[in-house]
Amino acid sequence: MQIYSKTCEYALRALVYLALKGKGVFIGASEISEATGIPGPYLTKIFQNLTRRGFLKSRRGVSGGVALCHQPEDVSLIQIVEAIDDLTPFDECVMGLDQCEDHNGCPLHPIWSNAKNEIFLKLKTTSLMDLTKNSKKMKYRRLRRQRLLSAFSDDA
Amino acid sequence: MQIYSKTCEYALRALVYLALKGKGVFIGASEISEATGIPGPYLTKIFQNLTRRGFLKSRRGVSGGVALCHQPEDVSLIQIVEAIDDLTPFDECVMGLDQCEDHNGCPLHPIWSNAKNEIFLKLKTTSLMDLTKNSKKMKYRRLRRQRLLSAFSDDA
DNA sequence: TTTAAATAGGATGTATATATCCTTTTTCGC
DNA sequence: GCGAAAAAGGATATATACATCCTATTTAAA
Repeated sequence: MQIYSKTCEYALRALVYLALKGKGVFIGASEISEATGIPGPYLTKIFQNLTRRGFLKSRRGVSGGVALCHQPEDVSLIQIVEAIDDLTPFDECVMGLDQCEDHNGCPLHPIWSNAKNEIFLKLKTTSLMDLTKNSKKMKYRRLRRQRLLSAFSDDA
Repeated sequence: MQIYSKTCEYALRALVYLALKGKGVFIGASEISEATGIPGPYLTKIFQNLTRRGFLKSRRGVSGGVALCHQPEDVSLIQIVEAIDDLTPFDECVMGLDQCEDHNGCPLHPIWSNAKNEIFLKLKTTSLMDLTKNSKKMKYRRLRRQRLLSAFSDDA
């Protein structure tokens, strides 16, 4: 039971971190990896993707990094989810029915259809800025049994 | 965006087919595979699992097959989903927050929490019998470019 | 008792998502 | 210009879900 992929969750976490810094502020991937608990090499891949898709701009070299292209309030979550995940199977019947319409769907159709619509609307109306609201002092889950590093720790 | 795994969807489709036949009626895996479009070898694995977990009884040999152990109205969907999928990450925050409670969750927490509760309740209160209601003349999605067989067709 | 049909169970193959590594290119500071 | 820092990009590794294959065992019927 999930809304979006783990990769997409990572993207959101990283973008929220950048949103807290503000549009156009360049931050290194290693800092973001440390702060958010996202595996560094994987994060750089996600950044490449987000850069190609116009969410981020990147700068190489010393004091390089990535920065938001837009104001956090101008980026909706649905834009990010659509860019990372494939939402085409979004409308497939959970029972695997070839046809499952509103008027004659499977027993799970109405409730799942409703839930999806609500979530979809929420993703459309929630911006990166909104996501930063409750995220001032976040602690993220870590992979495996790693230590829970506090953001900005320098003990790499 | 999904409720349960593809394996679980297969299990439900197969169990609905058996529910239409009634409790205790043995049906061969090949017939069920034909009728539901579930890959045969994979279906037998799912049946082994469902048998071990007490949903089905199996009979080997000529005119063998699997049969429901219980009346279709006595089996809830949540029982099946819990048996097939791992629902432990069910409560993990979609933003990856270590703590994400009702009183102080991430912005997506309320809506996702709600949706999950509704779906969970529906799965609890819907039985195999209920699932058969709209499933008399089902056509299921097929893998790859197979023919779209109508359910219960005898043109194996 | 033999044979065919069917599930059980183990092993293996494939696809995709997740994660890492290495080399190249760019950029800054000296 | 040189060296270090950092992202880009390609290749590879790992985990899991999905799917198939082969052999053994069981069963019913001829």
